[in-house]
Amino acid sequence: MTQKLRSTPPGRATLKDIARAVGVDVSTVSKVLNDGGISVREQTRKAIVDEANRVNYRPHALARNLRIQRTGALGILLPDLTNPIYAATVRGAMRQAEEAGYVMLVAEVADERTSAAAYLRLVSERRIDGLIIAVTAQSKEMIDAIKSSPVPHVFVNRRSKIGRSVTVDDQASGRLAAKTLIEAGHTRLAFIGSEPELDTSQRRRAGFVETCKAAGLPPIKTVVGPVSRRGGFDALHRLLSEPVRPTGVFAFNMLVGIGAVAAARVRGVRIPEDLSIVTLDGEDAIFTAPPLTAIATPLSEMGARAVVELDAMIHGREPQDVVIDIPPQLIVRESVGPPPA
Amino acid sequence: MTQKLRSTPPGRATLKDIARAVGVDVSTVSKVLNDGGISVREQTRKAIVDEANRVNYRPHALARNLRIQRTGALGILLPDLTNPIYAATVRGAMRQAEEAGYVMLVAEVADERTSAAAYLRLVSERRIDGLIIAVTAQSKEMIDAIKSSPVPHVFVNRRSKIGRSVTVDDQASGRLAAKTLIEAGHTRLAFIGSEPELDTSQRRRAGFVETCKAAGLPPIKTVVGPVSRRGGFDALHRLLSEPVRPTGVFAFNMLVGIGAVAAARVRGVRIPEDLSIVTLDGEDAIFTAPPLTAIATPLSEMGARAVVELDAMIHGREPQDVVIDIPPQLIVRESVGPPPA
DNA sequence: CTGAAAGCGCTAACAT
DNA sequence: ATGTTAGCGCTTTCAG
Repeated sequence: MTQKLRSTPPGRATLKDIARAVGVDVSTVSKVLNDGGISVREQTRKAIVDEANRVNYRPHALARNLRIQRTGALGILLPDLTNPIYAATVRGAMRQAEEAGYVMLVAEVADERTSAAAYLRLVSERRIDGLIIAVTAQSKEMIDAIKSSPVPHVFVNRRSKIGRSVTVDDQASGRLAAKTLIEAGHTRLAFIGSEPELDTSQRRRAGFVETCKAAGLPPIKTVVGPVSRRGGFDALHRLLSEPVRPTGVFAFNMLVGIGAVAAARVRGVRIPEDLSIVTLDGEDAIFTAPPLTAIATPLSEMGARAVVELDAMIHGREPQDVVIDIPPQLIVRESVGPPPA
Repeated sequence: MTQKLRSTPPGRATLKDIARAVGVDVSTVSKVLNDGGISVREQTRKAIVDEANRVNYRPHALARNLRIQRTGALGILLPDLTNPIYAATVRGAMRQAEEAGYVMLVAEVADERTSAAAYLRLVSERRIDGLIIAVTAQSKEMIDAIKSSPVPHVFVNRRSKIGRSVTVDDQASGRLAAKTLIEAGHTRLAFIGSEPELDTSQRRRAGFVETCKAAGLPPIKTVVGPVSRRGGFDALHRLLSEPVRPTGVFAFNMLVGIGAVAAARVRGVRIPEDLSIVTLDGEDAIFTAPPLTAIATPLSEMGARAVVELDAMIHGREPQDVVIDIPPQLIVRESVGPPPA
C-alpha cells in the first residue's frame, strides 16, 4: 500500500499524458492543475490530481510561459561578482526572487558596451519579465537600449534619470562616519571615494561634508580613484604624501578601507594611533589589522527590495524610487581612536 | 539617406510581421534568418533581411526554444556567492557560457534541502539545458534528484560518484605548499582544512602530507573546521594552543588564510618571524598584514571548462572527468620565512 | 461540468 | 525557390 512517489522522473509527463490516462481532455487537466479545479466534478478532479502526482507532473515552463506571455525569470546586470558588495546585493535579490517565484538570470558585464549587449540579449529575446540594473548606465548606447525597453527595470544602489531605483541612505552613512571621527577628537579629515560617475560616492561625501561643516571643521580633502582594494591602497598613499596629513579618513567602502589599511602598514603608519579609519562594513572588514570600525549598510535588503519593486511593476503598479529605511549602524572595532598629539 | 536604425524597439516584431511586410510565408523568413537563406532567391533574401533589420527583429526565445526543445540556458548551483572562490568560478563559467551562446541561471543554495528544491525547480520545469553543480551533494534526497535527472550535469571543484567533474590539481597544490615551507627550513608543519565532506581539502592535505613524508618530516598536525575566515581564525587559535606549536602552516584556502593571519595578530604571533603561512591565492590575499604567500589556482578556468564540458554533453558527447592541467603557481609575498631559532 | 478549437512564435518536413 | 502543414506543451475562450 506504499505509494510509490517519484516513480517517474519529474518533468517528463505532459498534460496530454495525464489526460489520456484519466480519460479526459487536456483542457480539463489544465484547469484542475491551475485553478484547483473549481467547477470540476470532485471525482474527476481527484483522478487528475492523483495521476499528476503519480507521474510526478511538472509544467513545462517554456510552453506555459509562451502561452501566458511571461517568463518567470528576472535578470540582473552587475559589474563584478567577486566584489562582495555586489555579491551581498545579489544574494538578497535572489532570495526574494525565489520567494516571489522567479528564477534569476545573472549577467556580469565588464563595461557599458558589454552591458548593452547583455541587456539586449536578455530583454529583446524576451527571456525575462524584469531587470535589476546594478551597473552604471551612462553611455548613449546603454541609455537608449534601456529607454526603449518594454520590460520593467529598477536600478539598485544607483540613482538614474531613466528609471526608478532602490538605494540606501548614503548621506546618513556619510554623516555617521563624520560624527564618529569628530567625536573621537579629529579635526583634519579626508574622504577616499570614486570618480563622479558613482552617485553613491557623491552622496556619502555630501553627508560627510555636511557634518564636518556643521562642526566647524576646515574643508576636507577628497581623493578619488577606483573603488577597489588597490584603489584604496593607492589613495591612502597619496593622502599620506600631502604636506599636511589628515588624522581621520572615511573610506568609501570596505574594499577601499582594506586597501587603505594595507597602505598604512606599508608606510609604517599605525592604526589607530597615527590614523583613524572608518569605512562601510562587510565580512572582510573584521579580519584586517586592526579590524575596521565600519558602518553596516543593508545591502541584501536593498537587493530584496529591488525584487519586490520589480515584481510590483510587473504586475502593473506605478514604480517609485525607494530608499531603504534601515538606518546605517556603526560597528565599533579598532580602527578609530583619538588623534595623535 | 541615413538609415534609421533602432526605429522599433527590439524584440517586438515577429516572423509573421516580416512575412506580411515582404509578402512571403513565415517559413521562408525563418529559413532566411536561420540558415542564412541557402536556396532562397537573392532578391527575396535581401528583402527579408532588410525588413528584419528595419524592424529590429529578435527571435522570441521562448517560442523558438519550445520548438527546438532546448532552452539556451545553463544553471549553476552554488553555496555562497559572497565567497570569492565561488565568485571566481562563476565568473569563468559565465564568460564561457556567453561565448557558447547560453544565458546563466544561478541559484545560491544554503543547504542540501534547498539545493534539492532549486534543482528540481530548474530541471523539472525544463528551464535549463545543463547544470553546473558547485555544491556538495550527499543527501539521499539530492543524490536521487540528480541521478534521475534527464539533464546533463557536471560537478565543479568537487568529485562525485554521481557525475563527471571538473577540478584542479589539488594534490599538486598541497605538494607545492609543503615544498615551499620545507625549503624555507620548516620541520614542524600543520594543515588547516575542512571536515571530510570537502574532497578538495582531502586532496590538498594528501599532497601536503606526501611531500612532508618524502622529506622525512614527522607527521603533520591537521585541524579541521569551517573553511571560512572565521574558521581559519578559530583553527589557528587551536593550533597555537597545542603543547608543541607548528612553525609552518598550510591553510586550505584564502579565506582560511586570512582568518589565520588575524588570529596570529591577536595572539601576538608575528608572521613570518614566528610563524609561516602559505595558502591558496586570491585578490584578498594581497592586502593582509603581511601579504600572503599563496598558490594560484585556475578557478575561473575551471568554471569555463565546466561549461565547455557541459556544452559537449548537451551535444551528445560522452562525458569525462577533467582536471585542469594548469599547474598551481606559487606567488611569493611575505608570509613565509625561515623558522624561528 | 467537460470538450473542442484556437493560438502563443517558431521550425522542419514535405509538397509544389 | 517558396508555401503548406503540423506541432512543441500549454492556456483560454466558447460551445455543448
